[in-house]
Amino acid sequence: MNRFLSHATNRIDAKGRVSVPSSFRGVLATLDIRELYCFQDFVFPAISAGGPELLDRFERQIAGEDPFSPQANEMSLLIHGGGVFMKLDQEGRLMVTDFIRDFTGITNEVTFVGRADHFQLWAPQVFQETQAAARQERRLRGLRPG
Amino acid sequence: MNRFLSHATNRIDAKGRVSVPSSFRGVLATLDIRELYCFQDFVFPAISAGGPELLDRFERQIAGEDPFSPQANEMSLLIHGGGVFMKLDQEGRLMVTDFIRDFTGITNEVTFVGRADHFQLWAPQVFQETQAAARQERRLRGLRPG
DNA sequence: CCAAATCCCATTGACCCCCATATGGTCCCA
DNA sequence: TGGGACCATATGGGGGTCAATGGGATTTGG
Repeated sequence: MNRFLSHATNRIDAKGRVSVPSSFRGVLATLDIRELYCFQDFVFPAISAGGPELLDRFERQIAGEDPFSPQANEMSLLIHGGGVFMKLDQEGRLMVTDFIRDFTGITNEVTFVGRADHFQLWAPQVFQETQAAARQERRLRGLRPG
Repeated sequence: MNRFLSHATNRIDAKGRVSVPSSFRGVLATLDIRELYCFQDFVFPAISAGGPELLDRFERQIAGEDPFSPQANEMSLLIHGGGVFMKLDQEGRLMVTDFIRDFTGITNEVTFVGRADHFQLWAPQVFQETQAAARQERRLRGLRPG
């Protein structure tokens, strides 16, 4: 599989590590991603993670603007100041640092959520509620599959 | 037959597996669908399942919008985070995971419901009631098939 | 020199391949 | 028309494999 799909919840162990779901690790291997670029999501209280080219994309977007514009400045504040590179250990586990905990509210468990070209780390409860709200709104707008 | 029709209820075994009705498997074979894209339905407490092109259709819909818009983000949360690929075992059975149980309320039995280009997994009781309610509403509005 | 991060190995349990059995329907023939 | 052979589907379960998890031992960095 070549994109991140579905969601799964894993436990954080006594050392503060959590296993990244095997299917996600498979995608990382397929895309030859060895290091994760993680940043505080722009919309949700979640950490988004993907390959380094994700950061490249953001930077190209900035480069297309006036480097002294408020937009470019703001964007850099988010993607540089709110981003970090992380690596998995050999069992495919990730350290859940305060960088992650503070922004997401994660404590004991992490819900991994696939987003096609990247995935996210959520506090389980928050994900449930946010997804339910999105579904509700979609229903009100009368949209359907197809 | 080239579309999913009718409904049937099958038992979940001790290992949490359930047989997909043979007629549905026949449709899958006809359409050359080897992997199921399953997602949490937008309207009903049911899991919808179809071929991978179902996801493609959703993604094309997203691609038509601003990728950073709240709508696109929300849609991705549902179809990527709320969707998963699943495969049948060689006997044509499906694992009933918590992903399915939590969203549908399914426990011992699954009602499979044909929806033309896809099919759905329901808790039997919920399906009965929802279908009865739909029939009732239709009657009140004085509408008839045809 | 201490605390934290990483390596390495063990355990547990879930999932999947494979084969066996049950159940119900259809067809054929006497 | 009734009985029985035959077949497809649904269901049950053994056992191997792999992912998630736990924790001791070693290294790294401040």
